Amino acid sequence: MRPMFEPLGYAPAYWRVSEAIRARILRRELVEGQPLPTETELARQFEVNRSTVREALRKLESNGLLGRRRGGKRLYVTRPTREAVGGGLSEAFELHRARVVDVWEALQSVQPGIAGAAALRRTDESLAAIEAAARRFAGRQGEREKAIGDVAAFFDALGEASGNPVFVLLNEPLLRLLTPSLAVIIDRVPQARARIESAQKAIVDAVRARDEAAASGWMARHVRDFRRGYEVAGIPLSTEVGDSLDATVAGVS
Amino acid sequence: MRPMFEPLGYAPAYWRVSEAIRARILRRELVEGQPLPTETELARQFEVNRSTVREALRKLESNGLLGRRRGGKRLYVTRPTREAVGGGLSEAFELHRARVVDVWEALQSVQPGIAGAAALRRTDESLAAIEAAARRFAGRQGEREKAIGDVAAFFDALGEASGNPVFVLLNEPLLRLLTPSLAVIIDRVPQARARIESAQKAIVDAVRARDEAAASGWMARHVRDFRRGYEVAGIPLSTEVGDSLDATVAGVS
DNA sequence: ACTATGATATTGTCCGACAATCCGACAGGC
DNA sequence: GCCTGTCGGATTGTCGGACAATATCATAGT
Repeated sequence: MRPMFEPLGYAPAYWRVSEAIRARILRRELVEGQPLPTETELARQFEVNRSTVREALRKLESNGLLGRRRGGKRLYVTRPTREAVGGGLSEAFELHRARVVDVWEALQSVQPGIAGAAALRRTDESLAAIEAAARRFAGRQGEREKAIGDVAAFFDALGEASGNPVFVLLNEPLLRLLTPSLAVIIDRVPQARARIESAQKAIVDAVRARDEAAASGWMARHVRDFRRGYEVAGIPLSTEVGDSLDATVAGVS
Repeated sequence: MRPMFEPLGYAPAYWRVSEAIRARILRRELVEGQPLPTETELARQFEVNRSTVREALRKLESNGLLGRRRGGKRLYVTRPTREAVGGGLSEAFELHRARVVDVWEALQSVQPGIAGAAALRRTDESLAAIEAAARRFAGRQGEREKAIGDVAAFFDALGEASGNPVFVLLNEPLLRLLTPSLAVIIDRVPQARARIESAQKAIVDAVRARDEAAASGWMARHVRDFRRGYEVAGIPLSTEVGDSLDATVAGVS
């Protein structure tokens, strides 16, 4: 029989408390940087026990809506940082068994748009940040880990330059998942560094010239090149991100 | 002065407990659907109090790594659902003051790629789901809310058809933010429904024919059309998503 | 095979307690 | 004036125990 009634929604107190606070934050009644009342005070106001309040706070804390100053004790209203968002999202990708080819495909879709937007709207400062990242990468000798960080910083700087917070937040988790495989590519493909360097150079030039089409086009080529990198490095495209690449690569080396 | 020492990292017990469980889940030692031990048992194993365990569980719960069956009591290992991921992400976009133009730009970047991938890899079932969504939308008379749901379902079905979990997860938050402004467009732009309908038709045809370029191209046009919709409907592109559109639109009507 | 029943286990919530430590004020020495 | 040491109060992190509500599961009944 078709159900006649919805089940009575029962919401535990800790859930309702966390929703109440969340709603106030989203409605901007609690603004970033503002300290939250103490746990005891919240318990008094909501008329629940402090333990219940604490459970609610933990939920908001892990969503990145609440945070604390370094070494601090009290909680402050914050907005989810790139890192918090990126962490959660890349975790989700892993659990959904995304493969490197899936991440690559998403990058191929997103990055040209970011580069194009960056070319359109870059400021002198944001351009300088992009150039700095490219220069740092070009200057590296060895230092695999740092070189990878530079590549990520390059993409990040482009995201910032796009002036689009959506791009900034989407960028982070994709880059995070790219990182491990990038390490393998740099180790195993001798010409990888040179190719990345020249691609970055072309993109930087296009962004500097505010040439949207060129920036977008070069970025598309750059990302396509990554795929070749996977193939040359012997990373199966169907490898799941989050799987340790050591294993799959060990078999090839 | 340049700091000489790293701050001593102190991690509260509830944090370490939640990280321990999270790590086991990511390492797939705890697999989806598996029930978690009871709180008392976890407290015994970690040698902490049950309250501490509960705080840790709330964190994982809000990350979507743990969930419970409808009306159930025990917690099960789950993977973050589209809704959970999308909710958190769109929340983050709002708090970062993303504007409709930002979301639109991201859609313009992502959706053609999704449509292209869907054309390449669609199965008969996933094609059927896309067609069904398009058909439902075309059949609507009035019923604004449901029509909007159909539009979202259309995009969602394309994401599924792409077979790329990254696309699926990225799609959700963008659509969620699109929804309110779409409602305004449908209300205020008479020809909107017809335009959407014909765009969907073209995309469906391209996906059915497995024509990647056509699917991608029509989708690009479709998304570009949304921007025109904003302008005709009198929605300022700089409106922040999450702001109630009633206010901004009221001033225009 | 399905349903009703009841014992048991588990969660949600509360209370009270205490140690650690962060915070701000305040005093003293260079 | 600025840095350092001290101190009391406020706040968090953690603990133990308690109890009602109810989900779960095995059992008995039809």
